[in-house]
Amino acid sequence: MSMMITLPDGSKKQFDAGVTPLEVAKSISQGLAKAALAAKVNGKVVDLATPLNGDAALAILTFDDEDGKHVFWHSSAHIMADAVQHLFPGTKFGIGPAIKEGFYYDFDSEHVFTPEDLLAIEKEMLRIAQSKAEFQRSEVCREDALKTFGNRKEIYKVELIEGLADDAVISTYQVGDFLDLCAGPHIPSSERIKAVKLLSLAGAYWRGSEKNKMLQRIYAITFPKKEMLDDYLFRLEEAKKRDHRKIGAELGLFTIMDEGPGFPFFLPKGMIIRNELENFWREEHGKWGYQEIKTPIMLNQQLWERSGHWDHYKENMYYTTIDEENYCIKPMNCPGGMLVYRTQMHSYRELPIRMSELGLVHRHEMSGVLHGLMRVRCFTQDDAHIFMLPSQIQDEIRGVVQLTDILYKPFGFNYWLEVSTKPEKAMGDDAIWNIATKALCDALDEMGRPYKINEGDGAFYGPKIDFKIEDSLGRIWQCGTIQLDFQMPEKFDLTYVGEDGAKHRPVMIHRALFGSIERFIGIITEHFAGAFPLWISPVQVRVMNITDSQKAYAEAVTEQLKAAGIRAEVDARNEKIGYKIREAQGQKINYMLVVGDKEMAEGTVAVRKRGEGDVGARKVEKLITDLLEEIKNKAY
RNA sequence: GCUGGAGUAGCUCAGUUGGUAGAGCAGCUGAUUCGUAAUCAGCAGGUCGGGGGUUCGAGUCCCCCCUACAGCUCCA
Repeated sequence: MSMMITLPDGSKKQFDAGVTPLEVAKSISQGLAKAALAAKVNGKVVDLATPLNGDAALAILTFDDEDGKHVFWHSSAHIMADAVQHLFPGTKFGIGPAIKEGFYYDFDSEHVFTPEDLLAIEKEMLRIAQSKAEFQRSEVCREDALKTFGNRKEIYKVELIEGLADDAVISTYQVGDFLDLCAGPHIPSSERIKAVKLLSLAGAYWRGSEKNKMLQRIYAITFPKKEMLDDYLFRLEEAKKRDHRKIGAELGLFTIMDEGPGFPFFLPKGMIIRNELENFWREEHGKWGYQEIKTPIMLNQQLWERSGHWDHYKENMYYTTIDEENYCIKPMNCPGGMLVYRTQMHSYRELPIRMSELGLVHRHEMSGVLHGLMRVRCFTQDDAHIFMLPSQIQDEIRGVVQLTDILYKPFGFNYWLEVSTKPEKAMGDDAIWNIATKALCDALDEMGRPYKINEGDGAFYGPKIDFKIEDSLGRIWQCGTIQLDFQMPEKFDLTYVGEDGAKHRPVMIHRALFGSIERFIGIITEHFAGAFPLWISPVQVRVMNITDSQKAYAEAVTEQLKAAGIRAEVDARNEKIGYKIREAQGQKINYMLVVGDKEMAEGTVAVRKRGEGDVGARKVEKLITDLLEEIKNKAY
């Protein structure tokens, strides 16, 4: 029996039935066979040792493919478990999956792992890797699986088996002395693992639930080449340098102190970025027909009971009592916005009404989740509530998505959209949720925008579209959000007078585009590694003289720049020019202007541009024109 | 909130078996007047995160808090 295999390059070739992907790879190239980690047969990832029966399209996975890496790291997790089993007998095993970069395994052990243990485990893993341990797959029936893992007191594995569907194929993999419940696939042999690094130790709840026992999770990464590990560690160090918490301190943007955990202080330079962002935001919102309002930071408890926040969000709210009446500090801006809408009667002719607010909200976040500016306890949402006719939903959502694109454009980062559906703890019935969710998806479909669905991740009052951005350490943050809200207009009995003279219920969108000004500043700080585009940069220009004799000229040039509205400062200290340059470079100042006798005589400045170095001398007037142009363009 | 390591000068860190708190950078003062990533010298700077305890004596050992960090869980 023979069959036709479509090879990775698209060509077809005949093979005998039962040939394995590894053998196919060898027939194409020994090099490929050597690098092969797993295979993809008709789109499904399998072991290299899987016999092929019948025609198939075959792809050989190496460490260059995402799927290949995934298999490699998943196999490495088994090796780590084997090592832990050797060093700490009696350890029970949770799960050990591959993640985006590396893998982890969750252990339940009497012994609390120490950093020294990690080194020992690392060593043992390398030993196992070098021993060329092979991965052996077996398929077993449910009873045998339960017996095998039950005898070993592997309570977590037993729980996993019990949770498998009735018709599931149950397979195990043996590598070294370690047997694991696992669907696979795996690399053929541990010898492909040449470099191992255990990265961190952390607690993690079994199955991610707070109610379950906390296991010890070890994060690690492995590579098929030693140099790849060095490269990875170098990249990790580089990423740490971009951390907005570090840059924020170095550049004097913001600070968070013990006196107010989670409540950031904005320093003068951070305030410049903030104000520039807000100016830009106001300008664009003005063009898109928004009217700005400001609602109080604290309103009485009754209001929050009415809005539903009291029932759904109480544990995250701060309260106080004034004149024996209970008040809540707002965790969201919507109820205030509803009250504003109700101050007047509205006609269908007025709709849509777009009401924006840079609203300061406070949320009692759990202490362990705080993270620089990305996750704080008080932040400013660039909020807006849009009240409209049901027939205007699509247009308004489209408008908001377009406005978001405009607001994100001057930063040039990658972002993607996700639609979140009804959560467990929600107000309103399924029917209304379905209509609302469909409206969001329809608007995006119509615009041809791709998006991912997050089941059950919506707000308690409605489904949403989120804009997600990744930070320097690969964490993903939600920035913009567009939430359709059919609940709030109901709760607050909002109405408009229709064409027919009767009262009708408006539909509402609740949206924030930067999301939180604080988080957005954190995101762009990391995105630019502190080297902000000119228009938003706290210090755009620093003028430095070479010797004291040009001090007056340097100061005069600085004043001239400032008068033109450019954020310029002078470094007229009695220091060497190299020293001044070094400092300005560290502060990521966009333009360094050096003035010596030559420039003073000519009425010019020697221009050194951040990232480009010396770009020659320029007349001060010409420079001002150029800078103003660059600021206006918001180039990055 | 939970788990794990951690907190010493503004910053980065050293501090032996418990015995008078140290360095570099930044800061201040002076000298130097210099052409594109660190000029030299001097001075000052700390209730060792906070509170208890053990001890003749605690940065160091024990207990309780607080905070930042990594992760889990939760979220803009």
